[in-house]
Amino acid sequence: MPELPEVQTTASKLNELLPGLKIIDVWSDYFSSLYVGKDQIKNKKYFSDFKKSVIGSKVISVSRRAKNVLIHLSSGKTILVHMKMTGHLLYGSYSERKTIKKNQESKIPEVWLKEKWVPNENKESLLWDSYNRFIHLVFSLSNGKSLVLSDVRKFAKVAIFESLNHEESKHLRHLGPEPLEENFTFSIFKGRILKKPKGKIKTVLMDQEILAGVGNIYSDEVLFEAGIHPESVVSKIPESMLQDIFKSIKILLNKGINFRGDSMSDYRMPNGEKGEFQNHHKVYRKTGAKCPKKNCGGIISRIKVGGRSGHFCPKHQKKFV
DNA sequence: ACTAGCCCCTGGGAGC
DNA sequence: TGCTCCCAGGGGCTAG
Repeated sequence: MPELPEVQTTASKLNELLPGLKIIDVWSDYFSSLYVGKDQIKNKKYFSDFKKSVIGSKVISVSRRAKNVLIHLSSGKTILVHMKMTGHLLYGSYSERKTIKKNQESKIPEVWLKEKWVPNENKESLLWDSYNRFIHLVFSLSNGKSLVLSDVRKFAKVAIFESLNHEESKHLRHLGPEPLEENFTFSIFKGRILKKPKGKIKTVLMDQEILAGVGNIYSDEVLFEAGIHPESVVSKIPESMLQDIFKSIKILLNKGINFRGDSMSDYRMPNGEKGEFQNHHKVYRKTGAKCPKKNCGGIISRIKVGGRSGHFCPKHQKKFV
């Protein structure tokens, strides 16, 4: 699931590929994930407003805020993409095949990949076969290539709004500070999480209003590294341990970026390749495995924390309640 | 103001 | 092989 490192990897790559290109057409088969300003698109009629507001604009740059990719356009508008659980942005040579397969009821045009980017060995690249039926949004670009949104579960959200006040837009204004910014100091971190003194640390770390960009995978890995039980109550955690959490957040988010994201689930880079952070998990989805901490000997457990599954070592991760 | 739980959605895996 | 059931979980929302 795309968290800060995955979204950063995507945004950085797109910022190398897209600037200067003009959007010449837009196609979608799933309008309810699209927004113009704060309004959700309900049908095809409103989709034409969505198209009109981007067609003809050039991409100026691509950046990231929290788990959102922001595509800044020459028209003064910004396209925001939140990939949620299974979404990811791909860039390449796509074309639309208007014909409908036999026995296929859907009128949706199939969008398929002309180039095979990823060899389809051992079935791993289900989504990257010769045709990708999970593409729900296509921006056709002036160089003949496309930027597309692939999303199995259709949770992703795409919004278009005026860049001028994008920090104030309803999609971004509630977000907490960026943990990788240099001015994000320990005292700021402490101030942020103590806004939820009674909260469980894992839940608070994942709260985007408290801190932007941390999700389930990185919160598990951070708390493992810091040696804190995910259900520890924020106000009961000693200052020195908060320091450890603070340091681990920076280390693990940077590690995720260095491995170009986590492709355990559906996330892919814009060229369709996988990131590698999933090969370096210590606890996430490691239930039943031996704790990788030296001489610990604990067995990784899974519990529900705030409705999410949390993975941790019950032996060395201390619980403060 | 808080939290627990539902909802959106569909592929994958387990069990029978 | 194929059916049913459960699970994955970000974030918006509502009910308590």
